[in-house]
Order: sequence, then structure tokens, then C-alpha cells
Amino acid sequence: MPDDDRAAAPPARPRRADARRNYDRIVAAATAAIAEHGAEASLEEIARRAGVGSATLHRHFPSRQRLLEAVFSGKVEALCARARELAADHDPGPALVAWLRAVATHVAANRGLATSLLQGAHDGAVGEGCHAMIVDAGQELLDGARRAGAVRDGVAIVDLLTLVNAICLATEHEPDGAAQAERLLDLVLDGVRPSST
Amino acid sequence: MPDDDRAAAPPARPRRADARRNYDRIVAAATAAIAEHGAEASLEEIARRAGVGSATLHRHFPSRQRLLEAVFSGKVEALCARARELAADHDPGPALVAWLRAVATHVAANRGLATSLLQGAHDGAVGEGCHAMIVDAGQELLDGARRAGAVRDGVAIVDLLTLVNAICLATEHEPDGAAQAERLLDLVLDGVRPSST
DNA sequence: AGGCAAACGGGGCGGCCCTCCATATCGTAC
DNA sequence: GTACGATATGGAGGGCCGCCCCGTTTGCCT
Repeated sequence: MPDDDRAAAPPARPRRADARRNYDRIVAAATAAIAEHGAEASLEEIARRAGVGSATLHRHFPSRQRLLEAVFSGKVEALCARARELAADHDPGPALVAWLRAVATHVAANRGLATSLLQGAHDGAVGEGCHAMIVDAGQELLDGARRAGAVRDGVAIVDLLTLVNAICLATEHEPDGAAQAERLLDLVLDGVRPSST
Repeated sequence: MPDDDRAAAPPARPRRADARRNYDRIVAAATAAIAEHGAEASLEEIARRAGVGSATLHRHFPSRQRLLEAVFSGKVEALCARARELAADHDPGPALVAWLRAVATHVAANRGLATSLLQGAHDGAVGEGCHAMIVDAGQELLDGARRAGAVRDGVAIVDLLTLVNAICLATEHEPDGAAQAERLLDLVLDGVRPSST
């Protein structure tokens, strides 16, 4: 694989100062626009808000997914950090539950994050990074919880994450989405515990 | 409410014959197009396939949701019929489970049905009809199942339907979506049974 | 058969995504 | 400080789409 530069970080080759500046402006504008209009926000409007031409936006982010990834990567890292915190401070079972709730909160607070993460995982190599980070972080919590007997066998972390994403996805357009998401998450978590002997 | 005509049926005021003919053509074309390209199929292409002008399509279906509703209403009725069948032929618990699986199958087979039903429910009065029909059909199954002790309290039919839709929504873009949907549905259904004393 | 309301559809407008290329800007070597 | 090459820019334009206006056609009823 000859292509070694990731989108988010300044890895191998230094870029010109103005390019870097515009990159940051675009990400900032995109963050605002996505918060307002969701992940389907107009790319042209983002470029307009950032004060750059649409061509510039397209050069920095060849696809919408790339842009979303850049916007969300910070939040994803925060979630992973939270996973480590929870693993250190709590019992395995509650830690996993609390983390899944945190994931739900983040996803609900960032319209389109769920869809982005779900679809990005195998749309080529696009959201790969974010997806892998979350999965890894969750896997450790799940392993701990299973060792502690708080989770039954046959449950994969990707299943849990998909369910959390699914719930947020399905409730984010509802009038009382937050409450419903809460209820559904409880329901699902009950199915995850070992059948009480 | 002065507006009394529903989109799907010929209710109060008779329409001209050609209008009705074009209506049917558009629905047929839309059905085909949606099966091919999903719920985001181009309206203009649908009009083209139906052999009508885009204005005509737009007059019959002021919004995309209306068109989707017309396309899916047949399938929705089939699901409701299936609910009655199951209620008659099986024990309440298994009947509910089987029906939810049937819903999942239908939703998975009709790209965009899930989103359509979810968002249509309160986007004005748009998907109201379909949504209400499904909810009513499911409510009876759920009531039966609860009376039989197969479902714990605190579970609403809308929760279950939302979860089923959510699962299909989240897995329909996955490579092995069907298998994953199956697994997730099992997981959820386990959470619905009363905690085995 | 004739008149009228209902229905039609071509064509235009604006927005979106994306690409090309002449131009401006940065970084550097002198 | 200056001049030069590479890098980055953005406006213009093409293709597509959804939506709507309005002159024309068509079905319906008498």
C-alpha cells in the first residue's frame, strides 16, 4: 500500500501553511453545519462558511465520508478514552453498560455519526480507522464483562455497537427520541445478561 | 379537518379516469425503481418510466413520502393480515415472535421501508396510515403474548417495532446483514421475555 | 356535440456535486 | 531582498435533480 498518509493527522509529508489553515477552517465549518443540518449538510454551504471554494473542499476531502471522519475523529477518541476510564474505575459489567450509554449519548448528540460509522466500516477503507478504534475499545470492556459473568456468550461487541447505533438511528427523528432510546437500550441490555439461572 | 381524502384509496370525490390511470402507472414504476435503487430513487426517472411528466408525478404525490406510502401500503396490509393469521394459528408468545420476524423480513426486503415508516409516523400526517395499521396489528399480538406471560411488562409495541426497524436499518448495508439481523433480533427478543424466576 | 373544469407536460429556475485550468501564494535558494 | 518552482486556490461550467408555472390537451356531463 503506497498511500500512507491518513486524513486527520500530519503524518509524512509537510503541507503548505495555507493548506493546513484551510483544512482546519473546513473542518470547523463542517462541524457547525453538521450539528445544524445533520450529516447530509450541503458541501457547498460548508465551503462557503469556511470561506473557501468548493474545489478546495473537494481536494482536501475527496468524499463526504472523509470529511465526516475528520469531523468525528475527535469524538471517537474521546469515547475510547472514556472506555479506558470506565475499565479502570468500575466493575466490568457496569463499565460496559455505562460505556454503551456513553456511546449512545455521543451518537445521539452528533447527527449522522451512527450512520457514518456503520456504513464507513466497509465502504472501502474510509471510516475504517474510527470503526476499528471503537471496536477495539469496546472489545476490552466486553471481554472483562464476560469474564465477570455479566454478559452471556454469543454476544459480539459489533453486535452491541450496531444495536446502540441502530437505536439512536431509529429514535433520532422521533419526538421524544431520547426517552425512547433510553427505554430501548434498557431492553437490549437485559437480553445481554446471562439468563438468570 | 377539511381534508378528507387519503392518498391510497378512492374515497370521496371521483377522479378522472386518466388521472387514475397515471396514478397507477406511477406507483408501478416507483415500485420497480425502489426495488432497484432503494427509497432514494430519482423521481424524474420514475416519471420517465411511467411515461408521464415530472409535474404529473408531483401533482399526485406532493412529497416523496406520499409516494413511498402508496408503494408500501400493499406490503403493510400483507403484514397486518399475517398478524391476524398468526394470532389465530399459534400460541400468543410464538405468534408475536414469528410476526416480528416477518416484519423484519419485509423490511429487509424493501429497502427504505423501515426509514419510511419510522419517519413517516410524525412528519405531519404522512405515513400515519401505514404506521397506525402496523401498530394496531402488533398491539393485539403483544396483548395476547403478555396475557400468556410470554412478555414482561413495560414493553410497548412501538418499542418492539422500532427495534426491529432499527436492526434492519443498521444491518441492511452490512456485508452479512441478514445473519447479523437474525442474531440481533434474537438478542432483543431475549430481553423481552419475563426475567425467568 | 359542445363547453368547462380537470389533468397534463414541456420548459425554466435554483441547488447540488464535482472537475478543469488560469491564477495567486508559499517556501526556498541565492 | 528577490526570483523561481511547486503547491494550492477558486470561479466557471457541466450534468443531474427536484420543484413549479402556465399554455394546452383531454375526459366528463349535459
